[in-house]
Amino acid sequence: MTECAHNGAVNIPSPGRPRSAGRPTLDEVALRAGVGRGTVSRVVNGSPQVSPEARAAVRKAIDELGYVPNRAARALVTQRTDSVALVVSESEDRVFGEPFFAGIVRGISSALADTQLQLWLAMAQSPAERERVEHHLTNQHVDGVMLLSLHDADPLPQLLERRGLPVVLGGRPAQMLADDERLNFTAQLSQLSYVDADNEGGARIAVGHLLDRRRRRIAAIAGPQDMAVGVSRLTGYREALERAGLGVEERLIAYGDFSEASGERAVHDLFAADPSIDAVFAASDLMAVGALRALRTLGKRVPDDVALVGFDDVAIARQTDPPLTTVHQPVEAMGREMARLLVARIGGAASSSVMVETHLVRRASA
Amino acid sequence: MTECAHNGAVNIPSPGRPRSAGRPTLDEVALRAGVGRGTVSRVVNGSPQVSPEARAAVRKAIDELGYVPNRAARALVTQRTDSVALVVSESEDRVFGEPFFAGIVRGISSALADTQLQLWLAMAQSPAERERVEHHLTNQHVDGVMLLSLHDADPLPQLLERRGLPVVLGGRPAQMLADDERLNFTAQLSQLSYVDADNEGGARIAVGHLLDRRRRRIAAIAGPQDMAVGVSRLTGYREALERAGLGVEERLIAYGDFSEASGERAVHDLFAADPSIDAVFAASDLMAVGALRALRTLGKRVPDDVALVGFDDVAIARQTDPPLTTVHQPVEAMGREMARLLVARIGGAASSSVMVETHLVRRASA
DNA sequence: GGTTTTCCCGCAAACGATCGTGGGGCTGCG
DNA sequence: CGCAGCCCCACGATCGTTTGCGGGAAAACC
Repeated sequence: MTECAHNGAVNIPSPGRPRSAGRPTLDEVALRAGVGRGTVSRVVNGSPQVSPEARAAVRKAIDELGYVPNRAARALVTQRTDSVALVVSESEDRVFGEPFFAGIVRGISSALADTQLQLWLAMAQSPAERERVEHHLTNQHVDGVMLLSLHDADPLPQLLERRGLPVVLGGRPAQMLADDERLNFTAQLSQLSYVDADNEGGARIAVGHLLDRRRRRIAAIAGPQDMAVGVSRLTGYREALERAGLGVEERLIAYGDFSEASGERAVHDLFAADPSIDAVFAASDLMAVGALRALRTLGKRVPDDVALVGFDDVAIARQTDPPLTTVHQPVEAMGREMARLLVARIGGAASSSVMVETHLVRRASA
Repeated sequence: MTECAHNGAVNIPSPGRPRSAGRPTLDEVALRAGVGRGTVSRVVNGSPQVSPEARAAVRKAIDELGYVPNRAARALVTQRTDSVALVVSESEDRVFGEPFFAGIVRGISSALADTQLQLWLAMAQSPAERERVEHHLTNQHVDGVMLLSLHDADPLPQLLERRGLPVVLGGRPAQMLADDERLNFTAQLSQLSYVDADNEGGARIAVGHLLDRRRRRIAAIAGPQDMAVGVSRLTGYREALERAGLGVEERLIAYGDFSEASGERAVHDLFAADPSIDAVFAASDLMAVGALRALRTLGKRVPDDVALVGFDDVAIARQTDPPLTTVHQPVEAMGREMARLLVARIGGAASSSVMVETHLVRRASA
């Protein structure tokens, strides 16, 4: 009842007797094996500095007691968790719906396969989710983070880096494309690691292909302009036209959100504004599929009346009617590169970035 | 250069001066705010037992220093991590390809929205991945686990429960359907929480519907028999036929893996074995879609020559030609229930299970 | 056989939080 | 003016590891 009795009973475990309650700890194992805590730790971590007999005794004690090391305690001293996070700023539907994410994850997994690192995937779209993820990330819950699908001037990467967490971006941050007025800011940005496909080049090639096919009224279905990938594919479209000496007409540009439905809508809008269109460049295959459907509704033959080029080279692009000419980006390789960069940064390497090439896949739609 | 100098510089911080290296700790904040560690902790955790002035001073010190609490240290003493895991024993392609998983995740997220709990998703198919996940799970990396898509007699759930980790299963463990000879084992199993749809009932309804339509040569495309969901849907098919006084012909049963391709193959096999088939029950919509394609190839009209019923009511079922009659299972609700059960168990509640209802969605294919 | 080297291994100090206990200062009442 | 009561807050033990240091025993060398 008194504090002393209480303290005596609970706070000071009698040294000779292992506590049976709860999961076993290092020194219960040590006690049973007749060695010190340090030795058990060394056995668990595979240090060579321990005699065969001691090792055997410890191993025996470990599985008699069913001992499992406590990650929190270990992380506290080693400052590592042996796990990394992939955070996607999109809704579940989009993450699971678009094949892009599957490819990235596959690439990351394969690169992480021969590592101790465990990959944890989180989706964070709503502000509440984002804040929660941020809280879990800012402290030592993972050793590094890969960020996918950033919108606008998302402050998350800089925030995390400032906290000392290695960050690798999938797709370059939108701000890096914007005006360089805030030098200070962009200087900070250039410290960030990212992996990106050559979206601008890919779009140039796609539109160039349409130009080669003698198309002159080339419309674009652009992606969201708050993401770098949306902006640079549109830039590539503009550049290709300008290099060919053609002007860019704003009414030949419609904006979608990479979804099939938005591609369908865009085509209707485009043709309502200008029926003379003879080619369409869609900034994603999903939008191209929607466009295809809309074109059929409008009675346009593809590619005879209207040629169509997509972007991404997702699996369904092969199965549309007609099969879709599109720009291939090596998604899985991008995932692998992201993981590779992150592992390097966790290992102390300086931040660096990777740009992967894109190329045209010629099928029947153009 | 020498080890001593090194130790002296790094290991023994001079007590009066806050270390500027690394991230700030609780007592650096305390020092700067002129209060004790405990007070800072109370402010961070929102305890009311602290005066407004002290609170203000602490807050000021916190954001001047950019203090962020260390999760590992906190977890070590609280025994909580405020995060839960969803582990799926499937390949990335399947997880991202099948709409089922998206629905489950959506349900879980929505149930977790008003919680502190952060959801982390992991995929573990290969033995190496499984072992790694197991290691990360077995101690204090998460407060609870949801397991999806278990195959065979997977020992993982029992293992985790034995380690004291709350586990909730999506779909009931395959063994619970098997013979009850190993009572000991099944007794242990019944301790597990799970959420499952009434797959048997759903299959009975589906086949019953075909019988109502005067079909008598009803074939089945079954799912993998190492998963409970595969077994029970087949059981439902058998029961429906038996209740109608019809025998079950084994050659009218083909086995797939829930994928579109396997459904296509199955139909070819079935019709090769018995051309008199006038209806097909597919244990998943994806397989039904494959079946649809195969039937078209064979020149069979649906539903006139062959009626078809699927299972799952995925989104594409609405858009096939003809639209697919199928059995609806409330996937999102299942996810919500899983999360709800897990939260309850983490809160100390006893293990319990939930069965959700299925119902037929009549469209044009039957 | 003595001395040096080589191994092992126990000891104890961190790591950075939480939380119970007790003390000090202020208020209020007699 | 004195004492009881109540807030606040400082203190320190504790969670379960890792890891450097040093000691002691065995082995190797002359």
